[in-house]
Amino acid sequence: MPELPEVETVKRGLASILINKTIKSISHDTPKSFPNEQRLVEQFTYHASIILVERRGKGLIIQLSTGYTFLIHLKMTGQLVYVDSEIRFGAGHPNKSLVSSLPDRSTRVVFLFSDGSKLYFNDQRKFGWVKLLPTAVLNEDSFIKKLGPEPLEEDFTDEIFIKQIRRRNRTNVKAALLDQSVLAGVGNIYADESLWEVGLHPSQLVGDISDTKLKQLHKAVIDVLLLSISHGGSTNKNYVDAFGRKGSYMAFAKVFRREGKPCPRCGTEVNKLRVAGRGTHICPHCQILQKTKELTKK
DNA sequence: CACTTGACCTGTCCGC
DNA sequence: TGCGGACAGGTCAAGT
Repeated sequence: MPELPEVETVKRGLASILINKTIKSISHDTPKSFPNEQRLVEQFTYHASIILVERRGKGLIIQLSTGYTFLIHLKMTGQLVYVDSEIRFGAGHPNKSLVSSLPDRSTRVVFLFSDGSKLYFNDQRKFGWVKLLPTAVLNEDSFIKKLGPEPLEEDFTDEIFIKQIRRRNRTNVKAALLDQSVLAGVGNIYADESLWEVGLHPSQLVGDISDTKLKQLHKAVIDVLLLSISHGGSTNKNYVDAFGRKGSYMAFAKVFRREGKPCPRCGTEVNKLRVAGRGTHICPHCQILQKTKELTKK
Protein backbone atom coordinates (compact mmCIF):
# COMPACT_ATOMS: atom_id res chain seq x y z
CA MET A 1 0.00 0.00 0.00
CA PRO A 2 1.78 3.02 1.17
CA GLU A 3 4.28 4.55 -1.17
CA LEU A 4 5.89 7.93 -0.69
CA PRO A 5 2.74 10.09 -1.07
CA GLU A 6 0.79 7.99 1.42
CA VAL A 7 3.59 7.92 3.96
CA GLU A 8 4.11 11.66 3.50
CA THR A 9 0.39 12.25 4.14
CA VAL A 10 0.52 10.16 7.31
CA LYS A 11 3.66 11.98 8.37
CA ARG A 12 2.05 15.40 7.99
CA GLY A 13 -0.98 14.29 9.97
CA LEU A 14 1.11 12.85 12.78
CA ALA A 15 3.42 15.85 12.88
CA SER A 16 0.40 18.09 13.34
CA ILE A 17 -0.81 16.32 16.48
CA LEU A 18 1.95 14.25 18.09
CA ILE A 19 4.64 16.83 18.75
CA ASN A 20 5.11 17.35 22.49
CA LYS A 21 2.80 14.51 23.43
CA THR A 22 4.10 12.22 26.15
CA ILE A 23 3.91 8.45 25.81
CA LYS A 24 2.34 6.73 28.78
CA SER A 25 2.58 3.11 27.66
CA ILE A 26 2.70 0.88 24.59
CA SER A 27 1.08 -2.49 24.01
CA HIS A 28 1.49 -4.89 21.10
CA ASP A 29 0.45 -8.34 19.99
CA THR A 30 3.06 -10.08 17.87
CA PRO A 31 6.79 -9.32 18.23
CA LYS A 32 6.98 -9.54 14.45
CA SER A 33 5.26 -6.15 14.31
CA PHE A 34 7.06 -4.77 17.37
CA PRO A 35 10.50 -6.41 17.58
CA ASN A 36 11.75 -4.54 20.61
CA GLU A 37 12.98 -5.47 24.08
CA GLN A 38 10.38 -4.65 26.69
CA ARG A 39 13.04 -3.30 29.05
CA LEU A 40 14.24 -0.76 26.47
CA VAL A 41 10.70 0.19 25.55
CA GLU A 42 9.85 0.99 29.15
CA GLN A 43 13.10 2.76 29.88
CA PHE A 44 13.27 4.96 26.79
CA THR A 45 9.70 5.50 25.62
CA TYR A 46 7.47 5.60 28.69
CA HIS A 47 7.31 9.25 29.83
CA ALA A 48 9.24 10.31 26.73
CA SER A 49 7.85 13.08 24.60
CA ILE A 50 7.75 13.22 20.82
CA ILE A 51 10.01 15.89 19.41
CA LEU A 52 10.03 15.21 15.66
CA VAL A 53 8.08 13.28 13.00
CA GLU A 54 9.84 12.66 9.69
CA ARG A 55 9.75 10.49 6.59
CA ARG A 56 12.55 8.78 4.71
CA GLY A 57 11.45 6.92 1.58
CA LYS A 58 8.48 4.86 2.68
CA GLY A 59 9.69 4.86 6.28
CA LEU A 60 8.28 6.97 9.12
CA ILE A 61 10.50 8.32 11.85
CA ILE A 62 9.21 9.38 15.26
CA GLN A 63 11.94 10.89 17.37
CA LEU A 64 11.69 10.94 21.16
CA SER A 65 13.15 13.22 23.81
CA THR A 66 15.15 10.34 25.30
CA GLY A 67 17.54 9.91 22.37
CA TYR A 68 15.53 6.98 21.00
CA THR A 69 13.50 6.88 17.81
CA PHE A 70 10.73 4.76 16.35
CA LEU A 71 11.29 3.70 12.77
CA ILE A 72 8.05 2.48 11.22
CA HIS A 73 7.34 0.73 7.93
CA LEU A 74 3.74 0.21 6.82
CA LYS A 75 4.61 -2.22 3.99
CA MET A 76 1.43 -3.32 2.18
CA THR A 77 -1.40 -2.95 4.68
CA GLY A 78 -0.10 -0.86 7.57
CA GLN A 79 -2.04 2.06 9.01
CA LEU A 80 -1.20 4.57 11.71
CA VAL A 81 -4.44 5.99 13.03
CA TYR A 82 -4.69 8.62 15.71
CA VAL A 83 -7.66 8.66 18.04
CA ASP A 84 -8.25 11.50 20.43
CA SER A 85 -9.28 10.87 24.02
CA GLU A 86 -12.91 9.82 24.37
CA ILE A 87 -14.22 13.23 25.37
CA ARG A 88 -12.93 15.26 22.46
CA PHE A 89 -13.29 12.47 19.88
CA GLY A 90 -16.74 11.45 18.69
CA ALA A 91 -18.79 13.73 16.49
CA GLY A 92 -16.99 15.26 13.59
CA HIS A 93 -14.26 12.65 13.28
CA PRO A 94 -13.58 12.05 9.56
CA ASN A 95 -13.83 8.29 9.94
CA LYS A 96 -15.91 7.61 12.97
CA SER A 97 -16.79 4.03 12.03
CA LEU A 98 -13.16 2.99 11.64
CA VAL A 99 -11.98 4.80 14.69
CA SER A 100 -14.78 3.63 16.97
CA SER A 101 -14.08 0.00 16.09
CA LEU A 102 -10.44 0.19 17.18
CA PRO A 103 -8.64 -1.82 18.29
CA ASP A 104 -9.65 -4.50 15.81
CA ARG A 105 -8.19 -7.82 14.64
CA SER A 106 -5.49 -6.04 12.64
CA THR A 107 -4.27 -3.85 15.49
CA ARG A 108 -0.65 -4.71 16.23
CA VAL A 109 0.58 -1.84 18.40
CA VAL A 110 -1.19 0.74 20.53
CA PHE A 111 0.58 3.86 21.77
CA LEU A 112 -1.21 5.44 24.74
CA PHE A 113 -0.42 9.08 25.48
CA SER A 114 -0.64 10.87 28.80
CA ASP A 115 -3.65 12.93 27.64
CA GLY A 116 -5.64 9.77 26.93
CA SER A 117 -5.26 9.89 23.15
CA LYS A 118 -3.99 6.85 21.26
CA LEU A 119 -2.11 5.94 18.11
CA TYR A 120 -3.01 2.58 16.55
CA PHE A 121 -0.65 0.68 14.27
CA ASN A 122 -2.89 -1.66 12.29
CA ASP A 123 -1.48 -4.15 9.83
CA GLN A 124 -3.58 -6.93 8.40
CA ARG A 125 -0.71 -8.83 6.79
CA LYS A 126 1.91 -8.35 9.53
CA PHE A 127 4.58 -7.31 7.03
CA GLY A 128 5.10 -3.93 8.62
CA TRP A 129 7.05 -3.13 11.78
CA VAL A 130 7.69 -0.57 14.48
CA LYS A 131 11.35 -0.61 15.51
CA LEU A 132 12.84 1.25 18.46
CA LEU A 133 16.45 2.29 18.09
CA PRO A 134 18.85 4.91 19.38
CA THR A 135 18.51 8.08 17.32
CA ALA A 136 22.27 8.17 16.92
CA VAL A 137 22.32 4.93 14.92
CA LEU A 138 19.20 5.52 12.85
CA ASN A 139 21.24 6.01 9.71
CA GLU A 140 22.94 2.67 10.24
CA ASP A 141 19.65 0.81 10.25
CA SER A 142 19.58 -1.74 7.43
CA PHE A 143 16.43 -0.27 5.89
CA ILE A 144 17.55 3.40 6.03
CA LYS A 145 21.09 2.63 4.91
CA LYS A 146 20.01 1.23 1.55
CA LEU A 147 17.80 4.13 0.53
CA GLY A 148 18.71 6.27 -2.46
CA PRO A 149 17.93 9.99 -2.80
CA GLU A 150 14.61 11.56 -1.84
CA PRO A 151 12.80 12.42 -5.07
CA LEU A 152 11.13 15.53 -3.66
CA GLU A 153 14.27 17.14 -2.28
CA GLU A 154 15.52 20.19 -4.18
CA ASP A 155 18.89 18.62 -4.87
CA PHE A 156 17.33 15.62 -6.65
CA THR A 157 18.30 16.86 -10.10
CA ASP A 158 17.89 15.02 -13.37
CA GLU A 159 21.67 14.43 -13.40
CA ILE A 160 21.42 12.66 -10.04
CA PHE A 161 18.44 10.63 -11.22
CA ILE A 162 20.21 9.54 -14.40
CA LYS A 163 23.37 8.64 -12.52
CA GLN A 164 21.35 6.58 -10.06
CA ILE A 165 19.14 4.75 -12.54
CA ARG A 166 22.06 3.98 -14.89
CA ARG A 167 23.42 1.69 -12.16
CA ARG A 168 20.55 -0.55 -13.24
CA ASN A 169 21.23 -0.28 -16.98
CA ARG A 170 20.80 -4.01 -17.53
CA THR A 171 17.41 -4.35 -15.96
CA ASN A 172 13.97 -3.13 -16.98
CA VAL A 173 12.95 0.39 -16.10
CA LYS A 174 10.08 -0.65 -13.86
CA ALA A 175 12.34 -2.78 -11.64
CA ALA A 176 14.78 0.13 -11.55
CA LEU A 177 12.10 2.57 -10.38
CA LEU A 178 10.99 0.14 -7.69
CA ASP A 179 14.57 -0.23 -6.45
CA GLN A 180 14.68 1.87 -3.28
CA SER A 181 18.44 2.32 -3.61
CA VAL A 182 17.96 4.09 -6.96
CA LEU A 183 15.49 6.56 -5.48
CA ALA A 184 13.48 6.29 -2.29
CA GLY A 185 9.72 6.05 -2.23
CA VAL A 186 8.37 4.95 -5.60
CA GLY A 187 6.19 1.83 -5.51
CA ASN A 188 3.96 -0.04 -7.90
CA ILE A 189 1.30 2.62 -8.43
CA TYR A 190 3.60 5.55 -9.13
CA ALA A 191 6.02 3.51 -11.21
CA ASP A 192 3.17 2.61 -13.59
CA GLU A 193 1.81 6.16 -13.62
CA SER A 194 5.21 7.77 -14.28
CA LEU A 195 6.03 5.38 -17.12
CA TRP A 196 2.68 6.10 -18.76
CA GLU A 197 3.33 9.85 -18.52
CA VAL A 198 6.47 9.60 -20.63
CA GLY A 199 5.37 6.73 -22.89
CA LEU A 200 7.94 4.22 -21.72
CA HIS A 201 7.21 0.51 -21.69
CA PRO A 202 7.93 -0.91 -18.21
CA SER A 203 9.96 -3.78 -19.72
CA GLN A 204 12.30 -1.40 -21.54
CA LEU A 205 15.91 -1.92 -20.48
CA VAL A 206 17.29 1.17 -18.77
CA GLY A 207 20.38 0.87 -20.94
CA ASP A 208 18.24 1.35 -24.04
CA ILE A 209 16.65 4.57 -22.84
CA SER A 210 18.16 7.91 -23.87
CA ASP A 211 19.22 10.56 -21.37
CA THR A 212 16.58 12.84 -22.88
CA LYS A 213 13.87 10.32 -22.08
CA LEU A 214 15.26 9.73 -18.60
CA LYS A 215 15.10 13.48 -17.97
CA GLN A 216 11.40 13.35 -18.85
CA LEU A 217 10.97 10.38 -16.53
CA HIS A 218 12.68 12.27 -13.72
CA LYS A 219 10.15 15.08 -14.10
CA ALA A 220 7.22 12.65 -14.42
CA VAL A 221 8.12 10.84 -11.20
CA ILE A 222 8.26 14.10 -9.27
CA ASP A 223 5.04 15.42 -10.82
CA VAL A 224 3.13 12.22 -10.12
CA LEU A 225 4.30 12.06 -6.49
CA LEU A 226 3.39 15.71 -5.91
CA LEU A 227 0.00 15.31 -7.56
CA SER A 228 -0.76 12.34 -5.35
CA ILE A 229 0.31 14.14 -2.19
CA SER A 230 -2.01 17.00 -3.12
CA HIS A 231 -4.88 14.48 -3.13
CA GLY A 232 -3.90 12.78 0.09
CA GLY A 233 -2.35 9.72 -1.61
CA SER A 234 -4.03 6.65 -3.11
CA THR A 235 -6.48 4.39 -1.37
CA ASN A 236 -6.42 1.23 -3.40
CA LYS A 237 -7.73 -0.83 -0.53
CA ASN A 238 -6.45 -0.38 3.00
CA TYR A 239 -4.71 2.94 3.10
CA VAL A 240 -5.94 5.71 5.39
CA ASP A 241 -4.11 8.72 6.80
CA ALA A 242 -3.50 9.52 10.46
CA PHE A 243 -7.15 10.58 10.84
CA GLY A 244 -8.62 7.59 9.06
CA ARG A 245 -9.24 9.46 5.81
CA LYS A 246 -8.83 7.80 2.44
CA GLY A 247 -6.71 9.29 -0.32
CA SER A 248 -8.29 10.26 -3.62
CA TYR A 249 -5.43 9.97 -6.13
CA MET A 250 -6.90 6.79 -7.63
CA ALA A 251 -9.55 8.98 -9.28
CA PHE A 252 -6.70 10.66 -11.17
CA ALA A 253 -4.73 7.52 -12.06
CA LYS A 254 -4.24 7.15 -15.79
CA VAL A 255 -3.47 3.41 -15.94
CA PHE A 256 -3.10 1.90 -12.50
CA ARG A 257 -5.94 -0.58 -11.88
CA ARG A 258 -7.68 0.71 -15.01
CA GLU A 259 -7.31 -2.40 -17.17
CA GLY A 260 -9.99 -2.52 -19.86
CA LYS A 261 -10.67 1.20 -19.57
CA PRO A 262 -9.59 3.76 -22.18
CA CYS A 263 -6.20 5.42 -22.04
CA PRO A 264 -6.89 9.08 -21.21
CA ARG A 265 -4.43 10.12 -23.92
CA CYS A 266 -5.45 8.00 -26.92
CA GLY A 267 -8.48 5.93 -25.93
CA THR A 268 -6.81 2.54 -26.39
CA GLU A 269 -7.79 -0.05 -23.77
CA VAL A 270 -5.38 -0.23 -20.85
CA ASN A 271 -3.69 -3.63 -20.51
CA LYS A 272 -2.48 -5.45 -17.44
CA LEU A 273 0.71 -7.49 -17.57
CA ARG A 274 3.42 -8.75 -15.26
CA VAL A 275 6.76 -6.95 -15.07
CA ALA A 276 9.37 -7.23 -12.33
CA GLY A 277 7.06 -9.73 -10.64
CA ARG A 278 4.36 -7.09 -10.17
CA GLY A 279 0.98 -6.42 -11.71
CA THR A 280 1.70 -3.70 -14.28
CA HIS A 281 -0.61 -1.42 -16.23
CA ILE A 282 0.13 0.16 -19.58
CA CYS A 283 -1.43 1.73 -22.60
CA PRO A 284 -0.29 -0.61 -25.41
CA HIS A 285 -0.45 2.26 -27.88
CA CYS A 286 1.43 4.93 -25.89
CA GLN A 287 3.98 2.58 -24.32
CA ILE A 288 5.68 0.51 -27.00
CA LEU A 289 8.70 -1.66 -26.27
CA GLN A 290 11.58 -0.28 -28.35
CA LYS A 291 14.24 -2.46 -29.91
CA THR A 292 17.58 -2.77 -28.16
CA LYS A 293 19.96 -0.05 -29.29
CA GLU A 294 23.62 0.82 -28.99
CA LEU A 295 23.99 1.48 -25.30
CA THR A 296 24.39 -2.06 -24.04
CA LYS A 297 27.04 -3.22 -26.51
CA LYS A 298 29.93 -0.97 -25.30
C1' DC B 1 28.52 -9.37 -8.89
C1' DA B 2 23.68 -8.21 -10.87
C1' DC B 3 19.40 -9.65 -11.35
C1' DT B 4 15.13 -12.56 -10.58
C1' DT B 5 12.22 -15.33 -7.85
C1' DG B 6 10.03 -16.91 -3.74
C1' DA B 7 8.69 -16.07 1.02
C1' DC B 8 6.67 -13.48 4.47
C1' DC B 9 0.95 -13.03 6.15
C1' DT B 10 -4.09 -12.33 5.86
C1' DG B 11 -8.06 -11.37 3.24
C1' DT B 12 -10.74 -11.24 -0.89
C1' DC B 13 -12.28 -12.41 -5.25
C1' DC B 14 -13.09 -15.54 -9.05
C1' DG B 15 -13.87 -19.98 -11.27
C1' DC B 16 -15.43 -24.61 -10.66
C1' DT C 1 -22.25 -22.31 -0.47
C1' DG C 2 -17.66 -24.36 -0.42
C1' DC C 3 -12.99 -24.92 -1.85
C1' DG C 4 -8.62 -24.00 -4.27
C1' DG C 5 -5.80 -20.78 -6.41
C1' DA C 6 -4.29 -16.29 -7.72
C1' DC C 7 -3.53 -11.87 -6.27
C1' DA C 8 -2.76 -7.46 -3.29
C1' DG C 9 0.37 -0.92 -2.27
C1' DG C 10 6.87 -3.87 -0.10
C1' DT C 11 11.08 -5.76 1.09
C1' DC C 12 14.34 -9.60 2.01
C1' DA C 13 16.82 -13.85 1.56
C1' DA C 14 17.85 -17.13 -1.50
C1' DG C 15 18.58 -18.74 -5.96
C1' DT C 16 20.57 -18.45 -10.87
